[in-house]
Amino acid sequence: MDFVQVSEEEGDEPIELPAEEDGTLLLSTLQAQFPGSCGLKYRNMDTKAVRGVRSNEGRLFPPSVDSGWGEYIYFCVFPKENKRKSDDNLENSTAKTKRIETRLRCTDLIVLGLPWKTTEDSLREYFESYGEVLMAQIKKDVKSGQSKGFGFVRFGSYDAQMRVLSNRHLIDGRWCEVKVPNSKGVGHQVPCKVFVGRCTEDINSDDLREYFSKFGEVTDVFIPRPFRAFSFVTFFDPDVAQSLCGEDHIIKGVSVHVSNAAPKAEQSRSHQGQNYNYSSGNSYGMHSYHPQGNHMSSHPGRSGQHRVTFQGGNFLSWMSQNGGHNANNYGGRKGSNNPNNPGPGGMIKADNSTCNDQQNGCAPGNAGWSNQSSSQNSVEKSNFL
DNA sequence: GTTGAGCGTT
Repeated sequence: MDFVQVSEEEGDEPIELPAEEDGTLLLSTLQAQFPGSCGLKYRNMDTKAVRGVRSNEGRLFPPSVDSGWGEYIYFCVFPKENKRKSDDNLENSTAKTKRIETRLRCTDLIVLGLPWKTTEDSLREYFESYGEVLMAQIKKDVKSGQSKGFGFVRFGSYDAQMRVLSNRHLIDGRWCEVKVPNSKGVGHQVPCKVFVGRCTEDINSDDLREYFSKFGEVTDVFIPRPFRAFSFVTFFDPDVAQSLCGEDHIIKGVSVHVSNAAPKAEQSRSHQGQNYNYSSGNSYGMHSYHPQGNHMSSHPGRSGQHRVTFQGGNFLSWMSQNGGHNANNYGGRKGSNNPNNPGPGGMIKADNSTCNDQQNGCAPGNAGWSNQSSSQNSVEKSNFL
């Protein structure tokens, strides 16, 4: 029996699927392993192009009559996300949805508040410091060609997309918002912040910054005052933050515990009645957030001393308002020489300006970019007591 | 030639 090597995406580890006696591969065989898939493609070594596999009446045909499926590793084709919605049976669309969630595909992102002068080239140039830009477009008035002040951008990697959503953007001299289209949320889709428990009083923010910088760029450190035995460290890269969660680390001889900077209420009782869906109605964020985790309550010893409760408000506003204490305290961002890129971190402005002009503006209408300073963060006060 | 919350002629 002939086997066909298939992976979900190019580069993934393949699974061997049995072909039929006539050399074809049944679509049902494929879909048994890759729910929601509708076809196969492969990389043609000669042309370097991706080739589609012929598909007809539930069967997939090998590229060559002589050598059959050959030594290629095939990867799956999935339906376009918004196609054939009504035709999809429930099973299929569920599988598809699940796949989108787990595969974390990039989506177009809307860029709001662009200067009128920004062009598609300068937009692309700005975002290329985050990663490969597959598309950058400015919406313009058809007649005049004048920019409407917003556009769309799409990245080649989810990592880049996450970083873009987690940061603020000074584009051509104006602060812009980047969001998942039609989502109401502010950019914070993925937490870059971790909770550091079991801190002692002599561990200061410099200690934390210095220690955690070896894992990745630290954009913010926050230690609640008065002392409450925990702190928050924010990384530029959410993956770095997530990779540390659940770990114990020794700082100045003290074993501290790193966990998700998630509200306590989410992790213990009372799962109903409160909405922590800060991912703005799309599937992003939950991937790295691990809401089912119980990191807070896993802290051994000294029970109750640093228990965090989160009453009232939602995680979104909490993220917004905690995302940038010491916002003026971040350094340059790795991999970026773009002077327009202010670096990560601050969702809270360091001064008291409220306007959105080109000198000191913040994105218009973005309530998340409050002017609270770290020393008087009302959310901290009201929710971390 | 002006403007500043929004959501894309595919």
